[in-house]
Amino acid sequence: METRAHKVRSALRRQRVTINDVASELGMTKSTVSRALNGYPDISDTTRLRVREAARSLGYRPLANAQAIRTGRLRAIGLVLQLNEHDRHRPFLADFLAGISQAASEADWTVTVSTAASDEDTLRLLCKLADEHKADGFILPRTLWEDLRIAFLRGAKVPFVLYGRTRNSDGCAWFDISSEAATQEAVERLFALGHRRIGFVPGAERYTYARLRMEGYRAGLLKCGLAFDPDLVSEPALNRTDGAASADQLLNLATPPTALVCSVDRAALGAYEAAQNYNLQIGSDLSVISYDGIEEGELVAPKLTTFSADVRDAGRRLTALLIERINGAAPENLRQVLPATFVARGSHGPAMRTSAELATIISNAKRQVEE
Amino acid sequence: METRAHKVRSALRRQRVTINDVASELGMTKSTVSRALNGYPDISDTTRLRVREAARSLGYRPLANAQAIRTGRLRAIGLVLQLNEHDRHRPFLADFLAGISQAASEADWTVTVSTAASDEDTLRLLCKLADEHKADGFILPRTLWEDLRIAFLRGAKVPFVLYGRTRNSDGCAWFDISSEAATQEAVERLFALGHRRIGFVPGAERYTYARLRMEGYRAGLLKCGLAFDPDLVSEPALNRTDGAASADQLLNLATPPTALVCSVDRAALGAYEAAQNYNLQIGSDLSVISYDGIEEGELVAPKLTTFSADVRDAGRRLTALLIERINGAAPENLRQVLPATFVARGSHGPAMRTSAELATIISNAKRQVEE
DNA sequence: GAAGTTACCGAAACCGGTTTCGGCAAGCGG
DNA sequence: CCGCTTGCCGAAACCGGTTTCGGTAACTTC
Repeated sequence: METRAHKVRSALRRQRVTINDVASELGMTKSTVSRALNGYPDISDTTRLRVREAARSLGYRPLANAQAIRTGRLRAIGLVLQLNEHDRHRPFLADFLAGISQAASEADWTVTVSTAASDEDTLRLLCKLADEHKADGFILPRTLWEDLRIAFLRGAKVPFVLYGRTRNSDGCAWFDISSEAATQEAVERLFALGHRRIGFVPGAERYTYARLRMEGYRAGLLKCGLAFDPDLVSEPALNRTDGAASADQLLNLATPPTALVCSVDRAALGAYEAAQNYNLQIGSDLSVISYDGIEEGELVAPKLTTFSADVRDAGRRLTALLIERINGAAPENLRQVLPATFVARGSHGPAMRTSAELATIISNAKRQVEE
Repeated sequence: METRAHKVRSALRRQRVTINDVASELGMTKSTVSRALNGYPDISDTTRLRVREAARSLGYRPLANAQAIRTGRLRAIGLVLQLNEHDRHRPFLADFLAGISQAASEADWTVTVSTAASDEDTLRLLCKLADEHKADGFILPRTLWEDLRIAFLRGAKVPFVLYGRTRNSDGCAWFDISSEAATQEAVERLFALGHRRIGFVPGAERYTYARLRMEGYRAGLLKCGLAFDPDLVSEPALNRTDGAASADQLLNLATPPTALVCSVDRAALGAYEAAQNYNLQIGSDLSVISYDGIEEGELVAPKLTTFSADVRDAGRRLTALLIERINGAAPENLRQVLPATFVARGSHGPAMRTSAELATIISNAKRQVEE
């Protein structure tokens, strides 16, 4: 029994050099070593240097878990991903994770992720992770206008940062890309190209970004002196199928739009299908400007004009903000909003048709199909 | 100062109920509580029940970090993802993560992930995570035939499981889907449909799966009594562009194949493009059977026939295996290989053309383009 | 009824760190 | 030359758990 225990212990010793090893190597106590390594002011410079050197040469790495039980800080950021249809596809996840992981790794932090299937599941996991202190704080992607995660974390006094904004921003830090400005710019650009009836395909209202893009659309109209016409706003669409339906809805208006602004690229790709059904050429018969910057936008003809969001960069920034937040910075000072970058490709152009002409083409196409 | 410290402490008290709280509530020592909760045999059933009940009603949850410093076990599984072109796309990542996270969560484990950009980066992160004991073991996705990660973890005596197999399997546990059997079956199915010249688009040789699928291809030929013709094996292709080039290469043979077996769906989608260039109809002029089961395969016409791998299930199984491995099970007993499921869709069918006919069509198409 | 088990639990050490407290020696002012 | 800071470090408590060790009471056993 003794042999066994001894063997195990020496095996562990061999694997891991502890603060005691460093201390005994130097002939000091571990308290001195600890304070030297953590930059306490009551350690002389010479001692500090000796300790650092010894720690380095022995390959000493403090165990984050052991540190955490006294300090309460684990240097781990938490991430609960809700993998619904919205996020499964695209490099979104990969890029987002890469950004977070990279920034975390550079700051010597780690990332613990969990995946959920529903809102309740997300909340349950968040609660569990916070409760068992598996992370010092959380990044909340895809913020909702009314977001229970925020309410929970705020109540539990657990630090967090938002990717996106929300209704009640008390105590919230966030990073976001100004998709409302992008949407507004899309309208203005289309107006400058001669378009006067500009349709809008919104996102799901529960997401904050969907509201903001709608605001941007209206702000754009206002700035161009165009009246807001509720008919020009379709049903929400987040994917190709719904996007096709929404575009179809708008194209079947008595005076259809000559240009579409889509909230997400995936819906815009659906609009391509709808246009094709009526033999409308995207970029000439019908202009489309969208938002996201997904890669499939480059695979269609003509290539999709869009506002691109750098998701990887967002992950990096969010991580940096969260670490600052955990370190005690006030949330009011941790709010960043950056513009999206306009990627002009082939799906938008000067207004070549009037709404009336478009309506004729469309009704002809429909008649042709009926025959 | 005292007030501040006191306040902080009582705040922490309020947040978290410790084993001491449970013990003092019951009037016992924390050692009794600990042993009762951990199922030690020297605690009476009545005491055990009382402790469990008290812990439950007080909402006591042991801190994994605190446990870890004595037990050395964190209940965390590690994952270093190399996000190259291969994995960025597709729901692969999302599904894989979902499976791992779900299985881990159910076993009350957590997942710490890290992302890397290169082989060296992966190794560096793996080394760091293992060194600082941020995880008790690792899941290694995308195993290579010669895999430095395996060598490192084996040397460091850190538990791990492979998603895929490798050359030297000493001490390795793994889960894999038998893509070699799938590839063989693909050949046999095509043979049964009358195809006699069956081309093969391999994957990158450094991946184990690519070798296995090549073996499966040859095994299929052997079983069908077809000779192996090196000309019928194209350059490796993992994406659409390369897939198109590889298919083009095979179609330009003097006696082109009437059917293709592709190692990955993405390459098969490239083959669609190549076929379109010569006005070849997939499924009749040229049959294609592939492997992966990605969703884009359902968006093309005709839909892609493929062998589908349940990546989410793989994640779940790998997690279960890793936990067993960490709990001391021998790696030899932790090896699973399951078949892929055949998804018959529209891209394969009876051989309608001879190779000679195909060659004629192709050369005609080329001449037409030249004019 | 004495001796020997056995069941059960408390006391204390331990894990690898951090942090508080106090003491010694050098430096400084008077 | 004495008292008082000040700089620097050791001793010990602490964090939240686990695990070893030993002792008491009840229960056998003859």
